[in-house]
Amino acid sequence: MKYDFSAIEAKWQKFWEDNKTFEVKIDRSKPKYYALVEFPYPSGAGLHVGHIKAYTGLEALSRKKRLEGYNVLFPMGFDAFGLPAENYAIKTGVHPRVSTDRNIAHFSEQMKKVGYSFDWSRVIDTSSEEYYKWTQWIFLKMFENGLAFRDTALVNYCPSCKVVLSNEDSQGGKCDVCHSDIVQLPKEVWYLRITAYCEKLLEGIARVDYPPYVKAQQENWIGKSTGAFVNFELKGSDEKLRIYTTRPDTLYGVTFMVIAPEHPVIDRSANVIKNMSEVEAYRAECAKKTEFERTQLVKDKTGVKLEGISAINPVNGKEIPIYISDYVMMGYGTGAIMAVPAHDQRDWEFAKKFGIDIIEVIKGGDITKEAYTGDGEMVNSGVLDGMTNKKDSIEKMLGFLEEKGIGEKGVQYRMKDWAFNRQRYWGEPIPIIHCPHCGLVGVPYDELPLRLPDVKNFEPGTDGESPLARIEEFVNCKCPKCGGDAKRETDTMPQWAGSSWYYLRYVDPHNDKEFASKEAKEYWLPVDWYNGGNEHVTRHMIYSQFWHRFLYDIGEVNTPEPYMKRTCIGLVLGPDGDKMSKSKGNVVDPLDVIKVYGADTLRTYVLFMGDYEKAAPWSESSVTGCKRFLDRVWGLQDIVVDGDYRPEFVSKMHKTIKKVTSDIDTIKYNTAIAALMTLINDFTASGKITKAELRDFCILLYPFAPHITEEIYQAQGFGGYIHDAKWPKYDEALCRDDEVEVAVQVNGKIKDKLNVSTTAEQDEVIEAAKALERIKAEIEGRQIVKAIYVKGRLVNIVVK
RNA sequence: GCCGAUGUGGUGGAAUGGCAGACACAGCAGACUCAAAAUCUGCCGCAGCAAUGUGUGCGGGUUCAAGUCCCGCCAUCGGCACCA
Repeated sequence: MKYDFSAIEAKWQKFWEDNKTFEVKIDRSKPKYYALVEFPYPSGAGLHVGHIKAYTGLEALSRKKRLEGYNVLFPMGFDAFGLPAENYAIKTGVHPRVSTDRNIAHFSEQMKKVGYSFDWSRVIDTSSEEYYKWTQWIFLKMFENGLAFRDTALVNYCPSCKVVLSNEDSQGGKCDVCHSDIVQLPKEVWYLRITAYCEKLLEGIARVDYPPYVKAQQENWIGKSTGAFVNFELKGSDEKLRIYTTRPDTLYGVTFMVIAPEHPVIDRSANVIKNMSEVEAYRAECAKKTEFERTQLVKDKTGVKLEGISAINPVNGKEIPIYISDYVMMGYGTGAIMAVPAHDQRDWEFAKKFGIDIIEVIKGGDITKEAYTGDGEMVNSGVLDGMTNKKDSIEKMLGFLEEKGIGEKGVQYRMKDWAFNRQRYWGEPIPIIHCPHCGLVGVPYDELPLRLPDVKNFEPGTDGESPLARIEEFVNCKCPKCGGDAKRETDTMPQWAGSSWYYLRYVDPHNDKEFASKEAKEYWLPVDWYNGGNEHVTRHMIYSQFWHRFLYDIGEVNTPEPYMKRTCIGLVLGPDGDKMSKSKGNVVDPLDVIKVYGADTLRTYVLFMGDYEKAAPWSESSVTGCKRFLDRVWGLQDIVVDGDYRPEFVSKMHKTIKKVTSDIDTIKYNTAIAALMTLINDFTASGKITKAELRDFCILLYPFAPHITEEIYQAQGFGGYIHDAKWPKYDEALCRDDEVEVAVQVNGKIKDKLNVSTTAEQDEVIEAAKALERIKAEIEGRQIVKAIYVKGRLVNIVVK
């Protein structure tokens, strides 16, 4: 009989759906397992093979865990708010609700064709009222706790999309959505105070099981540095200039100071600065540059000396000049630095250009050529002279600063607060009312959700306002506190809001009283394993780690961390080895693969194609290889005979069970499948397979290829369904063969092979090795220094 | 510049310090076929007719034994970056 994958796959997909096979409930008799994959943005393009690879990994794990007796929550949903749906609406007039629903239906159908064992009763849509009600609820909780606030700041603004973007969405000075250049505008915007959680986030990262590069990336993003704040007195003004430095040990080498062009001390000292017009001209020039441009001009330092004021170095009383320069940013530290040209390359370049003194305080380099940033003996440094250990010098200086009251230890973070509003339509309305008397007032909880009103025109306003601002019935409202006339906030939340807590909603998705019941949260949380794309490690993940930790702090969740373990998939590249993209025309459509080869082949291939965490190009011929493998699996039914494991297959079976079991747990899907291929090669070579061998072989293959194995399991009458079967157990003792071939080396070079019993003792094996003709010839007339036997592996005879 | 990862056949990739290249793709040869496809069998790192030699980015080291551990480089990829 031919392997009719289309019929088999349709049959079992219908069976699983009709019987709600993968719907789960709280069941305290079983251990729970929460496997989570990143939910997709339901774009018009449909599922991509990258999605398939991402979902199939934990899909295999989930199927296996169920057979091992776990109660597995493996949900799916849609991250449905966002700009593409809105831009599509602007272009075509189709309401985002309509296109989003259509796309969700399309994605769902595609996923069902792959045969995923998602619990479809728990599907969530972040753009649905039942869902965003709780996104708004969490926002209000943050507002109540002072973590959501408004501030005027220079914002990253995309002139093309007409939105304010977070730093995360404007990396490299380009808009993440349309890649236009970002400009900086002052605007009053909403922020979430993620910086209040820097320390807690760092603590959390230390606790969880993420790959080292993920932890490094997150830590880098938070960017903690330790150092000192030091106050410099100003001559010619009552002001003190406060700086942050990581190198307080070099304080004696300070020969000038630099402040950011926007630093407020400039305006406060305007009356004593003699060259204010020159200063203003420089400031105007800087304001024209984007932050991106400012950070690009690495070599050529510019700046203006502030005439009329100067600073006093607090450790030696020397008078030093103050400059403004755009290499100092207002957004980091205090916006002012102490410059140590001898030991900081940027300061050195500035000093060279402006003819400022360069004083060496650490010996070891040639400061006439470049700044010396290495270690060495301290000189010209008062209390520090003679010290050679950087750490000790810093400690000593910190003590000195504190004793004299001129500075103290300090910590800085690179991460900035999260700009949280967008002037667009297709997002969660921010549930805040602007009251002329009461200020900012939260929409009362019992009025949630604050519904996104219907609009006809999705174009953003020319002045950077949301389309919601044009809807008077929405904007005009009464203040919930004083009852007076008030106006609603018309901005919406950014794309990242809904995904910051979606894994929490899955545990109790239909609850209309709370975002999830206490019982469900306590049973299912935390997520045991979260798999997704590398690109989400800094934005989405840090955001959701922040939201989760906040919910933990207010007693809404029972674990401090949302995700216990994280893995990242490697990209699926096009057949040409380039990143798949429409413009290159190298995109592979998973549905095409299913049509020609079947879902089981597609699933097996995406896990077999290489190291799961590394990028690998798509190879049509390798897909064929996986199809051939499943054809051969199907063909096993022609050679099946009654019986238990044959003696010569006992250790092969046990070894394979062991390998597949551990490889699925450690994301080595490729070697698990390879082990099954090896085993089937052995069955074929032996000309038959017993019922017991076939049954267990099918169970081992089931996580990867569930349809074909369900079918064989049923056709062979193994009893019940494979999705209810027990995962086979292996016996360590039976994983060993009775006899093994060991390599025989002389001085580490392989000279011969020898068959020995696994139980043979060292002396016995070494004697047998020496007796081999080839070995005899090698050791003839030489002195045996030593002989080593590594059990079941090799013998090494060392001769002189 | 800083942080992290990776470097193995023609290709994707295997290898608790213990026989490098499992498994698969491609390739070659053969069987079946009028023929082709499919399928099956065998071969398949490099050099060499062979014996053999050589081989995991490069240079050292530790060890009876190194792809694996240590030291120093090089290259590629990813993240951050005038961050004080």
